[in-house]
Amino acid sequence: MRVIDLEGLEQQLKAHSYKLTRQRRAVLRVLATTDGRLDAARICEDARAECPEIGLTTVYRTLDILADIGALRRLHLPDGCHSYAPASPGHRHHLICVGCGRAVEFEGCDLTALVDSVASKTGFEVEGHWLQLMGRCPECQSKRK
Amino acid sequence: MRVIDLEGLEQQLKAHSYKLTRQRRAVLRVLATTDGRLDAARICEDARAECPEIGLTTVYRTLDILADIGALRRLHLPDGCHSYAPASPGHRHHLICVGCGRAVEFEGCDLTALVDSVASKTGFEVEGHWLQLMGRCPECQSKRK
DNA sequence: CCCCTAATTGAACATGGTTTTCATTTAGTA
DNA sequence: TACTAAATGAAAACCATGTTCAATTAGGGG
Ligand SMILES: [Mn+2]
Ligand SMILES: [Mn+2]
Ligand SMILES: [Zn+2]
Ligand SMILES: [Zn+2]
Repeated sequence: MRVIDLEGLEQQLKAHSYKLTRQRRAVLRVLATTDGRLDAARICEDARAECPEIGLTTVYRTLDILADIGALRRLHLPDGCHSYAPASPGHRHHLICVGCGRAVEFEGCDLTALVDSVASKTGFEVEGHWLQLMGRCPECQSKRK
Repeated sequence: MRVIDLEGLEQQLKAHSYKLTRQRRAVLRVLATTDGRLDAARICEDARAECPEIGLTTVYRTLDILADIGALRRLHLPDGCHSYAPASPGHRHHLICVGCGRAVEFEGCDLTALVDSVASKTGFEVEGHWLQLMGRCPECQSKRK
């Protein structure tokens, strides 16, 4: 299980002058110790291990804040729902395992050629992009045989 | 306004042995004559011009079918909602105007280098990808000044 | 260390998009 | 034209997410 920098996350919250509540700590810990994508309901459920009285409302509010300050990336699932994965700073995307939901970040998407070509063909000004790779993680590959 | 091949769409439905109902015809006509993305409610509203008794339920069912047979692409908006745009056969993606919602298709995404690099770094087997460009269409660019 | 207050919280309720149910209608075939 | 499986629509259910508001609490100032 990957463990990302829990203290770093807490510092980020403080740096943006958000209070460090038990509820937020619990959510942070869940995010810091997962190696998959999680949806809000699952995060809430897991967070209750540390903070039993936390409500879904607070989970959503915390996720919003974390996405705002860039500590979290919202992933878009084919069915339209969201899940969340911790995000390193900078421009990254996620590769998601269709078997188990594990999500890993990658960087180095170079779409400039594609973007330039599309822009000149369509007259659009391209402002951003949205990219996700779907695949199968090593564990899920071996399970298959 | 772009007009895509209405008869072709009807043939596709028949080829998959779906019945050609007045409701489905109405939805097809709406899709065939739009130049933007449309959400289900809007499609229903427009379809009532030709088939006043059509219900939202049927619109959703028809959209599902069309997405299944590849005649339609489901677009995912940043807020989590869906809209739909006609899809040419083959591997394409959409470029969406964040101003007015107009959507245009493009092809020729070449992600092989990126995919190979990510696959070898992570051990994942990459099975597919999901790409959308966001930008501003020519009309919306001039409106801005 | 304790106050104070603005920030935060959670239960209940509201919302909006989508799906399910089920009795009725209809397209396409024989 | 008669038949039947497929398709339909109104209503209700569902589910993720947002809003409200009275009660609680984190954390800076005294
Ligand atoms: Mn990128
Ligand atoms: Mn592609
Ligand atoms: Zn996996
Ligand atoms: Zn536009």
